[in-house]
Amino acid sequence: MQSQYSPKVPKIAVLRLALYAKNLDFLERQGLEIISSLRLAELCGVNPAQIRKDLAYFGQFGVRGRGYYVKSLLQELHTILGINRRWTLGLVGAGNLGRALLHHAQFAREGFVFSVIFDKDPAKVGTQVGGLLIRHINTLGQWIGNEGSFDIAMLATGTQAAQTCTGLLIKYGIRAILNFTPVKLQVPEGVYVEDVDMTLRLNLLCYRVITGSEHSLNG
Amino acid sequence: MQSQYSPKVPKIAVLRLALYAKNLDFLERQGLEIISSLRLAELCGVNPAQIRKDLAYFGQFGVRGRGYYVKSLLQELHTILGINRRWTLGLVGAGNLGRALLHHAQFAREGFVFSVIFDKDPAKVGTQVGGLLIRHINTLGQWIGNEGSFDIAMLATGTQAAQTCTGLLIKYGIRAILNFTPVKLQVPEGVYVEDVDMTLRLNLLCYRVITGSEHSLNG
DNA sequence: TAGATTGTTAATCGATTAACAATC
DNA sequence: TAGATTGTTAATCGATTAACAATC
Repeated sequence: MQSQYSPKVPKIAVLRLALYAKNLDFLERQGLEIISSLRLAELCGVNPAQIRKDLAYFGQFGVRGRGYYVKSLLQELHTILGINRRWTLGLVGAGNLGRALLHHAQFAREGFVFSVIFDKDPAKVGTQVGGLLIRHINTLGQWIGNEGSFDIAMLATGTQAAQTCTGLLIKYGIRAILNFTPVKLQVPEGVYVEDVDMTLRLNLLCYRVITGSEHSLNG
Repeated sequence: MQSQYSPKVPKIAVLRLALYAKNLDFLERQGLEIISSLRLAELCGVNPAQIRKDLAYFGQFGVRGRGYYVKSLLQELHTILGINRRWTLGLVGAGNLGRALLHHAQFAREGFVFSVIFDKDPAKVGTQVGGLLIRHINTLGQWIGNEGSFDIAMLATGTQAAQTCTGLLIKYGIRAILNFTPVKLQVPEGVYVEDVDMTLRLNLLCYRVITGSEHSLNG
C-alpha cells in the first residue's frame, strides 16, 4: 500500500475514500457493473478529478475509456481502509447514547460487531442489552486478559468519566477509540481517537443558517 | 458581522470557532478570567496563530500584551456562531438513535431544546418520550402551521424514509437539518444539512489503526 | 479507427503558520 | 520603560482542479 512509503495522502482524502465506498456499495446493490469518475463524483458531491487523484495515491484501479468496475473498486477500497475484515467493538458507557450505538444497524452491516459492554453503574452491571451482559468498567483488564479483547472502543460515558476510562482502555492495550464525549482525550502516540462531536456540528449548522453560507463538511 | 461582506471565512475555521467556544466554556467554569492564544491553542490542539487568524475574520477581541478575556470572548463567539439564543429542535425518527439524541444532555446545556417528535410507526405515535408526545410524520404540516414550528430538524429515521422526510420538512419551511442517516440528502439552495456519519468516521479510524498514520479530523 | 475515460502533471486555489510591527 | 501578546502581513505549505497524453 502506497501510504506506507509516501505519507503524502491528504487527511480528508481517506475520509472521501470511505464516502466513495459507501456510494459504490449502494451502486453494487443496484446491480451496476461499471461507473465513471464523472458519475460517481456527481453521486458523492465531489469533483471527478478528485476521485481519480484520491485513488491514485493507492494505485490504478480503473480502465481507461471505460471507468471503474464497481465490485472490484469497492473491494480495493475495503482493503485500503482496512474494512475487508471483521472488527470487534467494546462499548464503554451504557447510557442512552451507548445503547443506541449498540443497536445501530449500520455498524453490524459493515462488519463492526459489539463483543462487550462496560459501565460503572452497579445497577446496570449484570443486566443485558442487545444480548450482551453489561460488565463493570473495573473488570476491563480481566475481560481483555481472559475472555478476549476488542479492536475499537466506543466511548459514550459522561464527561467526568471520559479521561479515566480512556486511561484504562489504553492501559489494557486498546489503540482505537471512537469518542462520543465532548472531551479532548489525552492519549499517547500510537493510540488513535476519532471525535464525533454532535454539538460542534450543530453549532456549525446554526452559523450556516444565520449567515446563509454554503459552508459544508464531510463526515 | 464580517462574514456577510467577505465570504472568505475558511470552512473549517467556523468549526474551530465552536471548538474554541467549547474550551472557553470549560475555562470559564474554572473561573479563569484571561487566556492567551498560546494556551488556548494548546488546549484545543491547534496553532496559536490560527486562533488569532480565525478570530480576525470577525473582529478584534483580544488585548495586546494580555490575551483574551474568557467571558467576553466566549460571548462574542456565541454571537458569531448564532448560539447566543435558544434553538428549538424537531426529532424525526424515534428509534434508538433518535431517543438517545432526545436525552442527550449536552444539547439542552447549550440551549438546544426539543419541542416535538415525529415517527411514522403507528405503534409509537401517541406514546411519550422525554415528556414529549410522538406525533405522526404526516401531521408535520399541521404542527408547524398551528401549534408552532422548530428551527432545526434532527433526522434519525431509517435509510428508506430519509429523503421522503427531508422533502416534507422542506415543504413546511424547515431550513436546517442535522442528518444522522447515511443518505446524501437532496435539498434546494437555502436549506442547510450537516451530516453526522458515524460509520464514515469509524472507517477512517480503521485506516489510521492499520496504517499507523496520524491523520486526524475535527468534529 | 473514433470515442471515451483514466492516470498524472502542472496550474490554481486556499489554508496554515512564521514573523513582526503595533500596542497594551 | 520592559515584557508580553495581539492583529496582520507575507511566506509556506498543502489540497483542488483543469488539462491532456496515455490507452482501453
